[in-house]
Amino acid sequence: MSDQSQELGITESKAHRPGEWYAEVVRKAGLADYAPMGGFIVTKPRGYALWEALQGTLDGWFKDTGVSNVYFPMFIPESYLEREKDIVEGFDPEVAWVTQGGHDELEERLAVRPTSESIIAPYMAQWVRSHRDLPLRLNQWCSVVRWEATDTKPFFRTKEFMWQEGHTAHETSEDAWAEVWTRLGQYERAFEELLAIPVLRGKKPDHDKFPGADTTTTVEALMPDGKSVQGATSHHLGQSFAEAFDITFADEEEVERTAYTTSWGLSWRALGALIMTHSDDQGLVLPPTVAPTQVVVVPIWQEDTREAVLEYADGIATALEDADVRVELDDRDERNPGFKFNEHELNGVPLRIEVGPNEVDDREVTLVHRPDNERAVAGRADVAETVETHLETIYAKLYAAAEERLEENVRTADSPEEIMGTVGRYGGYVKVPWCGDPADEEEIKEKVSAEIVMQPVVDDGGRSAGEPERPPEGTECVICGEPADQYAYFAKSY
RNA sequence: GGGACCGUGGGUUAGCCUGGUAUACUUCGGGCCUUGGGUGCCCGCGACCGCGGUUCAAAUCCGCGCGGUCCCA
Repeated sequence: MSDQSQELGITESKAHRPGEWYAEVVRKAGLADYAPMGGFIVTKPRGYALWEALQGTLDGWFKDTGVSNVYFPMFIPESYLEREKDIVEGFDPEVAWVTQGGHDELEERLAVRPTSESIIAPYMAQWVRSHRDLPLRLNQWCSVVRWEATDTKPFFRTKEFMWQEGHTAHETSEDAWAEVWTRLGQYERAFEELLAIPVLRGKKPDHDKFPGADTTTTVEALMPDGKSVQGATSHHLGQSFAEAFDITFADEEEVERTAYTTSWGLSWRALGALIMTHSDDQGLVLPPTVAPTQVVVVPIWQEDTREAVLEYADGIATALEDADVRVELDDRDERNPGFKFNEHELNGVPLRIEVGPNEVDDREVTLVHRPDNERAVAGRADVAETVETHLETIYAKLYAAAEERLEENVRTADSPEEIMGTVGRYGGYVKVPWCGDPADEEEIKEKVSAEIVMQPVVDDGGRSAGEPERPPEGTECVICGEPADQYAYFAKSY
């Protein structure tokens, strides 16, 4: 019995071997396979369904806030890529090139897009003539390729990954700021309301900005192994791209002015964070919001009760379907209930309904929560409302656990040694007053792999860069002792 | 970027040291059985990561690739 569970289920420990555990969950829960080329994965139906859930929601929010979808080619001519120098420098080591078409060498090689600013911006320049054309908000759902020679981790680190990239142009820097914060807010909401993952929002330190950006803002999520994941980013690009690609417009006084642009993106790395955050040694755990199957109904029958139980179970499944619950009736004949329980737990179905002769007799259902195996019995009559309530409870449990872990893992330190010691011992974030000198970060980075992943912003919700969270007057930088006017969050990072 | 480990049917694995017909479980397909936490039985399909070398003979030894995992930066 235990031998079988080792073969079919998860055999690795999340706590002790998180890397192997993660790979096993992804494969055994049927989310993805490795592709024949290193660094690529094949996303299977249930993995892709997660992406579609996230995509569908975000896409709706984007459209509600003035964004239109477009599609640009996956290839970018080298001459285009070269027009913004920071992009060239930033991505040069990771660009994949097409040099041949059919049997013929190309006259100009084509980059497989690592990001699309350099092909979208020139068109934005054509499409923007006057202030009446602004703001211009475009988005595309696509994949990009970054040829990093790093270890593959499905959804977390792959050479090709799915994402959306939004690109906008505005009359003023203030308008661009409003855009940046709107999108960051939507990402934050996606993590918190869809993926049940609380995040920290803030800015990236200067050296870690997107190439060519004025400011990169980020939402960061804490993984159970103590490392931080950059969940999504939203960049204020200032005028660098507008200047490089000539995005100008005539203002109300017919004066030619240069636009301000933004870009913002969220990749399927968010799915990696989702899988890693909630899942356990039994397998995948998903919040009901994104679970492809929210409820599984498992009938349990004996020879003489078979017909009655199956009919009862079918009625429940139909009632739930009618209430728009994503429900599956697992009436497979050749598997016993225990097998099914284990399988659906492995696959991360949030709620299980067990119905046998007892439930039929009493006109009841037995409900079991995936995250903690909590059981409840409820009446059959209002099963749809009952299920809704339980799904909400399950979401709340997942969010609460993740929130508690985040709150417990933001610590402070009074010296460089303490930063390193705390990150080393506990992982998580260490929040310290900082003077802003990058050399200070280097000192920490050289000794432990922790870096500044985020600097908190007191969000004014509006049209400015926002005010950084400030330490009290007279506070000293924890690393070098100079006056500190900002905070830095150190963490190990994915 | 540096180091360590690993690669055998779809999954897990024995065999490798000491070269000679490749082991078992599981999944899957078919049949029987029939269900409150991975039931049991019968039959079947299915594999040595790639290339080169050594050898009468390579899953096994050697080299180089490719791929994966972990640790450190």
